[in-house]
Amino acid sequence: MTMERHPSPGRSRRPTIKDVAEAAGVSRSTVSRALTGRGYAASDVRERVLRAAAELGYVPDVMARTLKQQVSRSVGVLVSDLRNPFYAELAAGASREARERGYTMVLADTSLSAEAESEAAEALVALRVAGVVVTPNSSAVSTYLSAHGIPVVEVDRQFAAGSTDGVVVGNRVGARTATSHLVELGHRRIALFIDETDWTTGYERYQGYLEALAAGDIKVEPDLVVSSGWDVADSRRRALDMLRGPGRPTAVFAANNVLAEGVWRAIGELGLRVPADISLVAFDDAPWMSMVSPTVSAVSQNTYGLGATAVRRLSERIEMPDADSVTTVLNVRLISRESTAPPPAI
Amino acid sequence: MTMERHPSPGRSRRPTIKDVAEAAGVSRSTVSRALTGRGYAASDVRERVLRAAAELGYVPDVMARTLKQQVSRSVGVLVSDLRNPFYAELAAGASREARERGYTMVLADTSLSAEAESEAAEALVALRVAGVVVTPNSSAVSTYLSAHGIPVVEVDRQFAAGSTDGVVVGNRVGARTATSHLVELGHRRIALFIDETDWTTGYERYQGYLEALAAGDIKVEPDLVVSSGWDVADSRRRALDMLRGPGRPTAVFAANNVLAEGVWRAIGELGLRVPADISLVAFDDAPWMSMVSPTVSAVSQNTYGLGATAVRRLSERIEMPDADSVTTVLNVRLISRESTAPPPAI
DNA sequence: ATCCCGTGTGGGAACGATGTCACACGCCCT
DNA sequence: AGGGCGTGTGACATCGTTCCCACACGGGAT
Repeated sequence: MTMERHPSPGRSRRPTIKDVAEAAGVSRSTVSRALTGRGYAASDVRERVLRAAAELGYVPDVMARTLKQQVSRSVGVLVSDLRNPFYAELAAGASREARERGYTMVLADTSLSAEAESEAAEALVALRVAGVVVTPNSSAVSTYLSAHGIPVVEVDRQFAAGSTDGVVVGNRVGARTATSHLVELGHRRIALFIDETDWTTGYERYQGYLEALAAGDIKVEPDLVVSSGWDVADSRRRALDMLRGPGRPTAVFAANNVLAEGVWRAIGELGLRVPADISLVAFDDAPWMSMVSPTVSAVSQNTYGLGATAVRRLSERIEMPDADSVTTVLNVRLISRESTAPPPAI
Repeated sequence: MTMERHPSPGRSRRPTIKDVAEAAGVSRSTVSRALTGRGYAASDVRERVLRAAAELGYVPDVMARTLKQQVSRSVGVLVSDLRNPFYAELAAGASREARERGYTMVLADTSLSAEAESEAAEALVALRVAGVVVTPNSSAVSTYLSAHGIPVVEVDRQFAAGSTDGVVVGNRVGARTATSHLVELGHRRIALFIDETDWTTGYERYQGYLEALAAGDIKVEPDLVVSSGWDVADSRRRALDMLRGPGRPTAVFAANNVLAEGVWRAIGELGLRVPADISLVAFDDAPWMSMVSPTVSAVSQNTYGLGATAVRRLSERIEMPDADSVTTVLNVRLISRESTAPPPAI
C-alpha cells in the first residue's frame, strides 16, 4: 500500500481557463480571445464567456501568461529603508505611478545592506520583472540587472550614470543655495554634516557646499566637515562633540533628514538656542521640521515625485529599450523657516 | 512577403535550465535535482551543474516553477498610505520578516480607496500569492481573497475577526490608559479626536475613552467627541473650532498620529501653551512627538513589530491552512512626556 | 548464473495561458 | 456550380520547470 496524495485534499481547485471553456461550451482558445480581446469572437459567444468567467470567479493566472508571453507586468522597487520618511514617500510615489500604468509593484527594503540588495535583485530576476527602480548602494545592482537584460532606473543617487537612466534632484544647486543662504546671513563658520561622499548625493552636496563657501571667500575648515553614518545616534554624538568643543560653528548645514535630526537633538541637549546661538538648515524636508519650534529651514525635494518620475521613466524605457539613457533632474527649493538668522555678535 | 518576427531580435535569450543541462552535458531533470537538492545527483555531476549554472548566470524562472508547483513564494501586503509613517513602518516590519522567511513582498498602497483595494486584491489573486497581509478598509478584501483560497491576515484593524487571523494592538487598554492618565491629573473636560468609529481601531479606542471617563465618574459630553477624517487639514480645522469656542476642554486625546498632528498645529496657531493651558496625549507615537517642544505623551505601539508579526502569522497560516483562526494582540505602553499636566486653575 | 536492490540518470507529461495554423461555414461573385 | 473570401472556431505546440516513472549499471546474496 502506498500513501495516496491528492493534489489539494478538500479545497476546491482554482478555476482555470479550461473550466471557463467548458462552462461556456467553447474551446480554451475562444475563451482566451474573448477575454483578452485579441482575435475574433462572435458577440454572443463573447457574452457567454464573460458570464461564465464572472460566475466562476475566474482570474487569469499571471504566472502562466507571463511564462507564455515572456514579458511580465510587474516592476521591482528597491529602497534603502522604509522607516526613513524619505524612502517611504518615494515608494508611495512609485506605487501610485505603477498602479496607474497597470504594473504590480514588488518592493524590497534593502536595509542599506549589500547582501540584502543582491538577494533582492536576484529575486527580481527570478520573477522576470519588466524593470527595476532602485536607490542603489553600489553599481552592483544596475550591472547585474542590466546583464540580465532588465531595464533599471537609478533614483536619488547614481552609480551607473551613462549606462542606465537616472532620476535625481539638483543636489549641488540645492546644497549651494542652502549654504549661500547662511553665508549671506553673515556666517563664516559653517559646519557640514554629510553622509557617504562616495555616493553621488553626498558628493554633489559636498561640492555645492564648497562652491558656496568659495563664492563667499570662506576657507574650508576640515574640522567642520563631518562625514557621519546613516543613523541619528551617530550624527547626534558627532554633533555633540563638535558643538561642545572650542571654535563652535555658528551654523550647520545637515545634508539629509537623518543627520539633521541628530544635530537637532544635540543642539537641544546642549541648551543652545536656534537661531540665536546657532543656525540650522537641512537638505530634505521631513515632516518634523515644520512642527518643531523653531521650525527648520530645509531644501525640499519632491520625494513623491521622485518615485513617480522614476517609474514613469522606467515604463518609457521598457517600451523603448534601445533609446539613449537619460538622467532627469528634479528641481529643489529652499524653504526658509525660523532656524536661520545672522550669527551671534561676538 | 510576410514580416518575420524574431522572438527577441538582437538581445540574447535568458539562459534556461536547458542551456545549463547542455553546458553540463546532462539532462534537465538532473540539473533540476542538482540545483534544488531534491533527489539523487552524484557529487561530481552536481559540481559540474553548479559551475555551469554560475557561468551562465542562470536564475530559475519563478513563473515556471510556480506554475508547475502551484504554490508561490511571495506574499501580498496591502497598506492604506505609505506616506503615513505608521504604515511605512508596518510595511518595513513586514518586509524584513518576509525576507527572513524567503518570501518576496508584493506591496500596494491602497490610498484608502475601496477601488484601489479591490484592484490590488485581484492582482494578488492573479499572481497566485501564497497569502496576504492587509490593513483593511472593509470586509470585502478578506472575503474576496478567502473565497479564492488565499490566506489573509488582517493587521491593525479587523473586519473579519473569527474567520481570518488578525494582528492588532491593545486599543481599548491603550486608550483607557491614556485617558485615565488625564483623569488622574484632574482633568474633567477631556476631548476625543477619533477617526472612523466603524473601524475596530476607532471603536475600541472610543470604548477605552468611555471606560476611563466612567471610572472617573465623568459624564460624556458629545460636543467633545470629534469624529474626523483621515487628514491633518480636517482635524486641524475641527480642533480650531473646538478650542476657540466656549467651554474649551482642558485636555485632548487624539486617537492617531494624523489627528494628533492636526490638533497640535491648531494649538500652536491659537497660541495656547502646552501643558499649562491644555494637555495633549496621542495614540500612536510618531517621530515628531519626541522632537517638538514640549514633547508629546503618546501611547506607543510597536508598529514595526505589528508588520513583522502579521507576516509571521501569515506564514504559519500558510503551513497550517486548517487551524483555527487567531487574533494576536500586541501590548502598547503609554510614554509619558511633557504635554500632560494638571488642568489650569480656573 | 540469476535476482534484487541501491544509486543515478533521462524521457516525458504535466502546470495554465497564448497564438499560430488549419479548417468549417455561409455568402457573393463569376 | 465552383472558386474565393470573410468570419469565426478548435487543435495543438509552446513557454521553463518539476517530478513521476522507467531504466541502466554494478555489487552482493541466493
